[in-house]
Amino acid sequence: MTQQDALTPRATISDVALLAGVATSTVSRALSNPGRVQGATRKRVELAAAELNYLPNPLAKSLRMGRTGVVALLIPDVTNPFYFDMVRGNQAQLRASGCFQLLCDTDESPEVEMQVLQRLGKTADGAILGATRLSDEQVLEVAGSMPLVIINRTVGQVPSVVIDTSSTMSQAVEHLYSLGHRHIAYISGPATSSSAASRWDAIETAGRRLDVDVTKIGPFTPTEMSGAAAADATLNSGATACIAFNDLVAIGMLRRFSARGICVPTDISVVGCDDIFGADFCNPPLTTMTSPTQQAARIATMMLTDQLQPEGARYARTRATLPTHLTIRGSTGPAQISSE
Amino acid sequence: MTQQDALTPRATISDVALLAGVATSTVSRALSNPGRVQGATRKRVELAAAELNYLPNPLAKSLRMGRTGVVALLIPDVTNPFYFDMVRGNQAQLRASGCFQLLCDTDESPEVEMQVLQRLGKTADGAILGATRLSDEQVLEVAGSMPLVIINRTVGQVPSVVIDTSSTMSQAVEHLYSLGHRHIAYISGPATSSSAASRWDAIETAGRRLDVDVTKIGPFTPTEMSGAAAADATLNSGATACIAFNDLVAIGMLRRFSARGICVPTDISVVGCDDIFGADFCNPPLTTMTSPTQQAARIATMMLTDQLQPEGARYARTRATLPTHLTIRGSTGPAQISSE
DNA sequence: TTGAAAGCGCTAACAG
DNA sequence: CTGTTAGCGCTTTCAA
Repeated sequence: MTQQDALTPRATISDVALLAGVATSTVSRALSNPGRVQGATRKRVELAAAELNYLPNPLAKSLRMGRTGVVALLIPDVTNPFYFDMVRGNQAQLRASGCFQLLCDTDESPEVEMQVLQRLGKTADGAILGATRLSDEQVLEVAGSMPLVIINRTVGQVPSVVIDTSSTMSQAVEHLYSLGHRHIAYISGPATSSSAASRWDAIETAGRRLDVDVTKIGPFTPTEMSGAAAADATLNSGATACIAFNDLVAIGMLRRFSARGICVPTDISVVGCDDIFGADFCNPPLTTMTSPTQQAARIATMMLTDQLQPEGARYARTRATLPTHLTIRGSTGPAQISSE
Repeated sequence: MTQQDALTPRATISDVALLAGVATSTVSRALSNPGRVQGATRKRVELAAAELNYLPNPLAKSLRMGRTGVVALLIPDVTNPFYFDMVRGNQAQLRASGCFQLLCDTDESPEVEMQVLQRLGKTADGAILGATRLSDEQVLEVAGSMPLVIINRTVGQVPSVVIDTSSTMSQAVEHLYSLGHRHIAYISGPATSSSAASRWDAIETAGRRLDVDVTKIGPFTPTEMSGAAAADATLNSGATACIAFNDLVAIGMLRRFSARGICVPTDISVVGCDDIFGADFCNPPLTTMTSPTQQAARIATMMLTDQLQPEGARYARTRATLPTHLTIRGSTGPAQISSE
């Protein structure tokens, strides 16, 4: 006993067979297809298995069967609240179909993501890319070698579910407009993010339509820390309201404004994106865009498990679009109302 | 083409062998032990492998080798900010030793946790229990069949790293005492949590020493939602300050106090536990206990990878204790100072 | 330096 | 209903 108790070597199927006095194939059947073996023999096998504390080796099983029952979910940053509901949605849906969730953090890096995907190989039956940082080419390459569903991006024929933010972005502009704002700044996110681009499009279009001045500032990394720089830049731009790429920077901005003695929403209005954990209890509570990420993940998961079905039973849905909505709170408006 | 492009079947090692005109064993050597094969042959193998886009099947490899290079991290709830730094710390340390992180959410359930652990089987070389909900017996049972390190709990000889909160809990009581409080409530967490018990012990002891009245309220589930009930109960108890089992309930309490028109910290002081994401920008910012979870996870990870080493090279550290500290913010104090 | 062959633990024909 | 056998893809003796 070196440091911990010596690990008892795992019993294999042939240990069980030996103890039960049957062939390994019988053990296999008795355990996974109880109907196809006699009651008495099955009993003996079950007893032997229990006695030896037998648990099948999933590696061997998967190697043989060509299926693992595992689905991978790749997330750029599992600690980013935006992805929480994706994790949850995927998990719930997976549990429902008896699959195992393999959660992978890709550290916001395309390299790591690709690496993970390659290493995954046959370890998982398929993967869901929660917010891929890969190039279209890379996505296609991967999609050629394993079942894939991507969220918030469309590339080629790869099954995907996207959350459409553009109409809500227009709503946000209208909301700000109705409050009297005529100059709005958009705090942009990473250039690699495809959703960042479409958000800006929607804002610009809405701005033109309403004759509101819109300026794009950034790009900034989507973190709370970037908020300070973003806040200062916004002030410089002369805008009286801003829409941030995500809640993290929006919250960072709130803090910076407060530190500089600027009052939100009296002096400036702030709109975030994502409605993350914390958006409702920061000060003031953040007006933000709420995405149905949980539902998106559920649908994506269904699409994937569907691909894993035998050809016939397929659902054949390979594309879905979900709308967002605006959640109005204290960070926009004429002045914060302190009721409730 | 049914719905997506047909997946190209993965090339195996024998495909490569065939194309390169060598035996499979040579391919294996050329790829994983380049030194032990002639330059020319290696070249040919590498070319063939590249041509076929060959990637080794990790399942087969692991089955043969008996090692997977994968370490599992089990977390009761990956969306609970308290665990963020564990995930990060484990990930960083794992990457450093070339291992793959298998992140598992156990949904706060002992059943799921056990199930995951069994299913894991030989899929992972070992596991780290971030905050197990298992009974001592169950932990021991698992520890007998796979390398394990547990965080924030000690059971038998199982390697573990615990974060010691008790001295900081005393500090919290002293802090509150020095602000003039003479009646403090402790909002307790789930009965199953072993750390909850030791926190209460420390508080009670400190209370006796300083002649401060301490009452235990609860237990409450450690969520934001429980905050309302906890806040009301605290008010009823007549305490002028409270220490919450964790930040989530503390934040919930803050909201409830605000809703009831009670001013923090003027009317009542609130201390949280964990210093989660959000604790600094809630309103008012929360005084809380900060845990070195990232460091704990790193150490736990080292302990585990250490167990996986050949007998000789071991570090032989099987137990560690880390201290917490108090982070004082606006939710305690005579009155909130609005500088900075 | 390389090839042939065995085997990791399991399941799926195919006989019996 | 059950045993025998082959083989999933890989590494590793053991010979050559």
